[in-house]
Amino acid sequence: MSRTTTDSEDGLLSKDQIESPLMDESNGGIGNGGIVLKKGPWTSAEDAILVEYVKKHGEGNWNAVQKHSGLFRCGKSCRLRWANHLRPNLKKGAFTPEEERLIVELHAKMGNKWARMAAHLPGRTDNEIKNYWNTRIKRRQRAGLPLYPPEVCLQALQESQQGQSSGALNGTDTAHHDSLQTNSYEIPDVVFDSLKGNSCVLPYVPELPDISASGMLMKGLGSSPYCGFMPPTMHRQKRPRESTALFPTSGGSYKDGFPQFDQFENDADRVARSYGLSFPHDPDPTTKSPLSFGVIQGSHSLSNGNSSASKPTCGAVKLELPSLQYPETDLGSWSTSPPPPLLESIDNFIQSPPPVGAFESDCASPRNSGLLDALLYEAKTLGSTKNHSTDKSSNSSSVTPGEVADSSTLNVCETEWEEYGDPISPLGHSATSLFSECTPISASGSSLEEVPPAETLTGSNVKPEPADHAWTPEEQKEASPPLDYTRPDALLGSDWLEPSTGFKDQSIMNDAIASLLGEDLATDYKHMASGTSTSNQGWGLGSCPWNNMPAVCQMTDLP
DNA sequence: AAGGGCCGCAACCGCGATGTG
DNA sequence: ACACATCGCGGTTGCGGCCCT
Repeated sequence: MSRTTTDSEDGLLSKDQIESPLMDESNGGIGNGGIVLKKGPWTSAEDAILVEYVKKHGEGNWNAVQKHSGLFRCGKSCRLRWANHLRPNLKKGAFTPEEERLIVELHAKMGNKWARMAAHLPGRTDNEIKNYWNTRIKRRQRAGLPLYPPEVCLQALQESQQGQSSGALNGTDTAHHDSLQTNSYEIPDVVFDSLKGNSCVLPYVPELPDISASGMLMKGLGSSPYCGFMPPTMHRQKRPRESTALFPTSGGSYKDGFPQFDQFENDADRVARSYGLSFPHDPDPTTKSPLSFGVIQGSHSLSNGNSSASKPTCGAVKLELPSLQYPETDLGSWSTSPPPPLLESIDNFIQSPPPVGAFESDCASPRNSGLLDALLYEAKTLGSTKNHSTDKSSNSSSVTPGEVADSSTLNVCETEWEEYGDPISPLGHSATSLFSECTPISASGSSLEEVPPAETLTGSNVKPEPADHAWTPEEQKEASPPLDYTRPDALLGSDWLEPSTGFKDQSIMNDAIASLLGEDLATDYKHMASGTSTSNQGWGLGSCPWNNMPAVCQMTDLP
């Protein structure tokens, strides 16, 4: 879709272009010195000039291009054209499945850091990745699917855990500049940024200007459509097709198209256990909520996950097939059932687990977002629970203790979501929507039906992607574990919170928060938390070691 | 076959960061 | 220390093509 080729037909300049190949009076702007700088699509002639110029003078000093080459383009435009289209070693064509997977993984850790993501994808530009992601988001918005495959969440968790345990924060990994670059400050940065301005205990942060994913949420995901799993703007023509693709029913249930917990249960279990706050109280493995819990916890430490050298695996093989036209991109779907008739490779991809060590992260960004955004949001939500944990916790007491540890975090979140309702959210989006980014579809496959929070809480009229499969009570019973972890309200049954003492296992929570904060701050945090654990006072703003962290700081401040 | 609408891509825009005098 | 220039990044927009009715 090159406008250059459109304009010039691969070098065959139009008459106008021949006469004035570099100027287009109708599409220009006043540049330096009154020179009319051309805007819009580049022509082959312009490309040639730019290439020639770069060959002679090298990259940089782009403003000089216009001055010395006769190219009526601003330096900015030249740089962009060169970087995105003309520079050598650019990989053209659709993203390979491997690249797609990498992008998702990277985004889960970096958020909208396209340039950094591009660094992991040789030959790919940030613009390319950005466009890809945006279209992917839109697609998933329409489909009402979580942005991140559960495997990505799990992997992120694993990597972060590994990163922590390997002492990456101490700079033991010197192989990756990003790690070194960000280790020392990224966590606070992220936390501070995300929490900035949140000077009081609120379930939502008034502004998250620096976290790109927040913006993303605000603009796209954050809209009720996303939260509602089905935007009202969904083109009616598209619904059936995408519904079919994304919620295949050929297998009889969502289980065919979506991951089931038991499939990654092992990983989640392992990760959770290794994490130290796994499901120690859960005697019943079937009640694990690896994803929901793991996401949260793992996300908390995501930004610490600079465990190893960057080793982009982008040995991506160039595929000429458009990324959305892979007939069969069975990357090993997370379902054991035959791959659904996906129409879009990304959807295929989303169902495929990332390869172990597909890339090693430097991903923790000082502006980390993506999953981290979600976790921060959840942390904030967690922090707000203190205000009304009593009722909820008492309500939760009906649930068996074994389910507590798994779902506690979610419980709290859900509690908040129910309490506050999404309309309050300054993010303009449902907390559940955020959650849905990282939370897999229910093992029971009924989450789409059971995820009313977005719909109910936001008050939007959006409806979930039409579910082709009606669940019978028998199926529900059979498919669903005793506790439906994908449904936050189902996780309310928690005695994690005890009215009298706050978190039932506060040390666990403290560890989780410490993980989030990273080693740099973990010590301080634990210290502070331990100091408050007995008093159940939590940190006031004044005592919080870090300004503007009330949401986190006061997580321990429970009645 | 035609029209409308959506999708995907390329390019632009605005802003912050960085470098330099 | 300040101003200016340049660079880089992320978000947004416009347009052509495709798909569906």
